[in-house]
Amino acid sequence: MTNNDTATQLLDTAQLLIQKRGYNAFSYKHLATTVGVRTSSIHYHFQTKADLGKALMDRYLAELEQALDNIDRKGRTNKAKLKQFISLYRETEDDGVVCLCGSLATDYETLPVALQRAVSTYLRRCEQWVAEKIDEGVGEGELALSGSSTDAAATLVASLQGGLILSRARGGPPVLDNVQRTFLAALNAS
Amino acid sequence: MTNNDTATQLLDTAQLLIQKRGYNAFSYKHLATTVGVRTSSIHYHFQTKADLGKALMDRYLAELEQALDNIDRKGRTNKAKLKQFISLYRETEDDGVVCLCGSLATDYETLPVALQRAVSTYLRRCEQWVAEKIDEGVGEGELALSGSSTDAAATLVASLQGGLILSRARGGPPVLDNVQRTFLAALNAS
DNA sequence: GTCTATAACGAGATAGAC
DNA sequence: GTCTATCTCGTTATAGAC
Repeated sequence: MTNNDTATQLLDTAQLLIQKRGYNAFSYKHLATTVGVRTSSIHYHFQTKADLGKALMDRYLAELEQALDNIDRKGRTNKAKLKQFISLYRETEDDGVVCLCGSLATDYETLPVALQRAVSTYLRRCEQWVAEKIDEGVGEGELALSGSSTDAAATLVASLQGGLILSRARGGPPVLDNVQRTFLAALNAS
Repeated sequence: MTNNDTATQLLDTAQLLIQKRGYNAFSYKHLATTVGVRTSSIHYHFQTKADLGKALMDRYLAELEQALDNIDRKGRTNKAKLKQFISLYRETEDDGVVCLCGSLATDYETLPVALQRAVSTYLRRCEQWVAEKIDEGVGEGELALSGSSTDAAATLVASLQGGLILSRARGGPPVLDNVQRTFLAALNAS
């Protein structure tokens, strides 16, 4: 199943480098030495750094849709689905990196417009999906919420992205565990 | 009151540049042209980029302590104090930039250790102060919380930093308004 | 305290051989 | 597809004149 061709290796490694060091602190040279090729070979697959970034976000967005589909198919309750969504980020925290999209969002002003749009799309999609689950859960009497679902969804996405970013600097137990407990408590669903 | 000497001008401008573009996408050249000096003049005041970053965070931390003191002295209720704290970040959102510390936290792995330590200190101080206000409010029967105050504090700080970072990319109404409503609702203090 | 000049290096990118 | 070689530019940093 795993694709081991150079293009995929480059995407995998570049994503990790951006999640670790940010878009502007990662370079073709860095990527080349890590993968074991020359920078000119990277340019063959991704003509510019902007192209590489765009390809990364396209793949990342497709993977998000897949993951959400999976959760929607397998999840029983809306609470369980939301927990599964949070655990997506919780795994990223364990890897000691931030979300690709969160990393790019911090460098937003320095990004080519195609990348900016992709980042916006990813974030809006997350918020929309979360709000949907909350609404369904409230409609079915499974969840209770004092406030609007869009408020809660925006806050959850912000705290997940922020939690990942702060986690490395703060140290200690995983920040996203706190985030999950706080979020579920607010839904009377701890 | 305002200090207009070159060093202060450099600090002010560098901080804004980092808040806008991130630590690694801001350069001495960029800073020099913005302030109207040569890069060698910056080196006179701050010998290395790491020195400049450290001076920035030192000042930022001192300003935080001042701001927290101010809130503690002027605030009547703990709810009012927490709102004042949130509004600190809300103003930053209006400026269209992120927190200096949030920006640096994203680039954490690429920072000199002195800067890493300063970032950690800032974040822990914020969490500690927030938890303190929550505890006081709960003790006085002013606030109610289902969950621990440290959980709620870590989540608030994460959602504030995350909210600032996502705000530019997401567009629309201020994210931190949603964060504030969600946070206060969780404290039964909307 | 600010300048000019310059060093030493890394960045993204291209041409052309293999 | 990957390589060597090269280009141009931006980066941090230093030496020394004013």
